[in-house]
Amino acid sequence: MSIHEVARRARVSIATVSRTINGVPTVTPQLSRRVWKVVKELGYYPNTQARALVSGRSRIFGLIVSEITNPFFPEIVQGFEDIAVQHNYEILTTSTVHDPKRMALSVRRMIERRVEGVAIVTFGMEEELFDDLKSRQVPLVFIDVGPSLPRMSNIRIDYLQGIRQAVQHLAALRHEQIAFISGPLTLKTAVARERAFLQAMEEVGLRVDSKYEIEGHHTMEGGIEALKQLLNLPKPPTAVLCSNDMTAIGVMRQAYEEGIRVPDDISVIGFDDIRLAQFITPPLTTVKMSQTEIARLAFHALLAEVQRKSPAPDGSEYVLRTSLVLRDSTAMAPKFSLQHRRATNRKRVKAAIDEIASGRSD
Amino acid sequence: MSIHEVARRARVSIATVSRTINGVPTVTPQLSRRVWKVVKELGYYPNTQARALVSGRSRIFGLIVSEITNPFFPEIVQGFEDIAVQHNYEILTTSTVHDPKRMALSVRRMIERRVEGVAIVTFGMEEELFDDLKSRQVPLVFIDVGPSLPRMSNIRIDYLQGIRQAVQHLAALRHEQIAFISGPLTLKTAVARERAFLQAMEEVGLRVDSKYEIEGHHTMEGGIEALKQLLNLPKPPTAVLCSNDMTAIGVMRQAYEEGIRVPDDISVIGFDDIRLAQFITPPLTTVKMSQTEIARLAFHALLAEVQRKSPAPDGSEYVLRTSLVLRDSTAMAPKFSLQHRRATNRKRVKAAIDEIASGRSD
DNA sequence: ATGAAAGCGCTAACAC
DNA sequence: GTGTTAGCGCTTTCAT
Repeated sequence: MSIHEVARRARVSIATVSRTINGVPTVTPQLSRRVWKVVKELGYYPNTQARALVSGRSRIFGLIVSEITNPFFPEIVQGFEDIAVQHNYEILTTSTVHDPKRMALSVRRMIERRVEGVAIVTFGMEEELFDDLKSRQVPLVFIDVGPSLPRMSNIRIDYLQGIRQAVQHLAALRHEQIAFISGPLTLKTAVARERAFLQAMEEVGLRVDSKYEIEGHHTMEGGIEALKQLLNLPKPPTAVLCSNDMTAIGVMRQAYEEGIRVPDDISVIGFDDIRLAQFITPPLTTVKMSQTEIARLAFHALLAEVQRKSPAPDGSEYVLRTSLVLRDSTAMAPKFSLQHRRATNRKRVKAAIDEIASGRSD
Repeated sequence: MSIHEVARRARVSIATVSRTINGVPTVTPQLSRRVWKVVKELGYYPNTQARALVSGRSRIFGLIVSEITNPFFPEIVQGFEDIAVQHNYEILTTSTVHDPKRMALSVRRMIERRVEGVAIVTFGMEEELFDDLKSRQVPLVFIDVGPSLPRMSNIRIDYLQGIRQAVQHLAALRHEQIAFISGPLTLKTAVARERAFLQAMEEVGLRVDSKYEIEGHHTMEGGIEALKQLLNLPKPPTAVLCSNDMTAIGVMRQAYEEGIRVPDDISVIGFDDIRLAQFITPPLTTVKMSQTEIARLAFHALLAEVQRKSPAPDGSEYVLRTSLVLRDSTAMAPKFSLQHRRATNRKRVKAAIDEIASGRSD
């Protein structure tokens, strides 16, 4: 069932059907009604492929993420879809699972389907993988790591803003030994977060012991390992700022394992504000980098670029603000050293619990 | 840059280019080499839209999920993409966010893009939403809830298998008061899980107090509420089986709030085995329903249907097995009643902790 | 084995 | 205001 069938049944030309469907105002109301009637009856939907072929516009945007199973991404995918739908765009999502081959394949799939633009939301990448896209003048939008070139947009994240709030919050709670667990320092974004932390610490007049700077992996396992290291220090920190939420979750998990209470014994702050952050126990205080907002900005950057007649020579820049979200994983710095209590806490809590568990009741 | 450009530069006809690219064996090696050379030089990728238009095959499958931000789905989306890529299929993912309008829109988007088949992986739905797809003979695959009609496949989940293992496991641990927190009973799948539980309990000769059957929402909040209710019972259960993992996570969260230890005071078992289940504290014992396997079965069901010349009159059926995954949220039933200890546990643990926190050290 | 040409379903320029 | 027609980039007969 094609436009011809509709035209035949409505006794008009295919051009009139096309005009009607596309809302060209010159169509007589009477004919328009006749056409719409047939369209409804037949359940006719135009073939997007044919449309794209002739118009040269696919109405598809690509979205490349690192891995959809990482809790950071689904919100972005959802946000992107939400807006795309409103604008009648389809979205081609690909997940690279950190594999350059998959990434290259993603790019190829995008080109074959003739996407009008691509949002690249990945942790780290090899820029040359996008050469194909660039040479085809496909608009691209990057988060934080892209070049300033025509047809490219960048969403810059203002890390300092939120991290400064986090550090000031900890300082106000009298924390002085504040550790930072970074992401892999091969990632620009991880470096930027750490730099923001250092600057914020300096601003509040706190010095950072280099022993308190640990390189993590932006994973739960990384957080677990990092806290172990930190607790082995002669003077463990009273607060830990993490480069992302998964790391913070690992820290909290390990704290639990070691019988150290969050936030009483140690305060923990994350970064990203993934949805999971509200669900863990205790709910995580974290720096919010709105995933929905990232999706919105990325989509509009692409849309703006597609609609622009001549590209800006240096591309476009957008800025995303970050801000602290207070929940329950932070508290006043403990009066006595964590180290002191750590040795005894676990044993004692266990003993107390065992006593209770033995069944003796009031 | 089109096939014509390639043809011109290789000094052959567009037909030869087409044949070369599609591996039609009649092409002379010499010409083939010439064509490939130009293709590489130009970075030519065929236009999929044009291909689809003429061949009538879009090489796109649709995937409709309830909401990508629900931790259950990302693994399915990833699994589906992984296989699709291997078969040179593109995938159009849509997330209905539980909105029938969005669902209807999803269907429309699928049809407009001329997908060759659609996998519908949603909790509950209104079947008539798919009438458009059905009338167009688009192959459909459902999880557990679809009709037996031509061009439709169903992946039946063998709930009993895994749930029986779970119940037997609890019985072996001497649990007798076992509660079940179901999903919303408007969902067929939720009802099926509860039914499996009831049957398994009967098999091991345990009776189910109707007070122990709580209807949840397949959400963390549902689990929290359900455990509260359960704990208000004169004789709270010693074990809780949940209809999905998010519910189990809510239960564990509430247990923590109330100072009740998992698994020492209460055993908890989930269902689904979402990735998160390994990450919480303690790691959750749960019934695995492999999301990757669901994706794989769904994709192959669609592929088989597309390749089949004449559809089977009653569609196809596939079965997914489920099985218990032992982790740390289950243990022997406590000797003394939970109720007994519950009244004092929290108070006492708190007191013990406070004593320690006051800084008194060995 | 290769090329010429028809046509997939649609939009847009051009006639009337 | 409406119809006719020329492609969009490709695959696939049908000749040769």
